[in-house]
Amino acid sequence: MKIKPTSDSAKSMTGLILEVFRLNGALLEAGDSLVSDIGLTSARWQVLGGIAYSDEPRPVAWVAQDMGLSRQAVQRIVNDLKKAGLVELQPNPRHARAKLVLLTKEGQRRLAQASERQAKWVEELAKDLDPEDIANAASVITAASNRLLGEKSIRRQDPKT
Amino acid sequence: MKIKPTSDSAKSMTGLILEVFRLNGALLEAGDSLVSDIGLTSARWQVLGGIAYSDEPRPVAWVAQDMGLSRQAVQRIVNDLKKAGLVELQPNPRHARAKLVLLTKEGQRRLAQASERQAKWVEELAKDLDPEDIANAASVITAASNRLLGEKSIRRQDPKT
DNA sequence: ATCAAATTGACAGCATGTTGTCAATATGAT
DNA sequence: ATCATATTGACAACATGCTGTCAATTTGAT
Repeated sequence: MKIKPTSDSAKSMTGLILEVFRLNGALLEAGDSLVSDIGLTSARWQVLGGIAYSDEPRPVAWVAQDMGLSRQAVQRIVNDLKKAGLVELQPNPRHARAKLVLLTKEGQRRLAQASERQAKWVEELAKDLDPEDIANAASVITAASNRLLGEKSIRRQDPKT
Repeated sequence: MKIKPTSDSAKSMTGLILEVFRLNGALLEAGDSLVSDIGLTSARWQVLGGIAYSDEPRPVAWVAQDMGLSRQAVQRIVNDLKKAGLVELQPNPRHARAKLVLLTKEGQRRLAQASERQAKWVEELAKDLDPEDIANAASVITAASNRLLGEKSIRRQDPKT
């Protein structure tokens, strides 16, 4: 078989990709264990955060849009969160179906707990690493993401089109 | 609320984490579209690669171990691949149940196609990026992963313990 | 005011990964 | 040789995400 020449950039990039997969997995796992005893999972935590993100209560579809997740994915999680009493629905004067989602007291409490813990966790994770290096790494990764996502329309709702 | 001081490292790290999530998603999506018309998905492609990785055919459990995925996840994919005719099972002289998995001709063909395409793809993705920068980014990410994974035993099989 | 198009939640089906349980099979200590 | 333990695949339940379809509701152009 003929040897295919591979550029240095490509070789480095292949390594980077593998490391990104690895870190992604590690982060999800860490996130889960970080909040599991608060009765949360990474996904629920994320959605809870997405809901709390805006001052005004919004419909599920809007939250999803902002979070870059599909409408239905968020919908399901919200349903779960509602069952768990961390979230409640408010009538929407503008739209009969699209009720407004907001955190319950309990939801706020849990999210605050998670956030606090997360802050300490990141602090620990970043300890002794050079902020410059970290920022540079983020730049490279952003560049790669943009290259991948840039070409296609950044659609995230129903692909009904 | 009292403002919590946050170190520069932690701030950078938070940004990096978000970018890693973003790139991870972009990579999966790119991977899927890269091989979809070959009749593969990212997951199947990965497993196919894991099987081809060793010279000797191995049982599913071993492949899973090597890939850092759970035994059952790989098992299910392998079952699918078998149905699709990309993989076949060979009797294992050492173990009656743990049959050996190997690629069929067709499986090899598809994998080769995917690999070739992937090489070009990475080349394009890395184009104009400094290999040094990429390598540095990978280092930072590796450091973070190690910090997260390092503490716990790197177990990946049944947690029956 | 009317009617086509967009938005939205409900429901359902699929892909992927995890975990737990079970039975068959090896392995290893005695 | 025997028996506890580990490995392994099958099966099932669950979490998470995606997509498609449908009906209710809004919106907007006319």
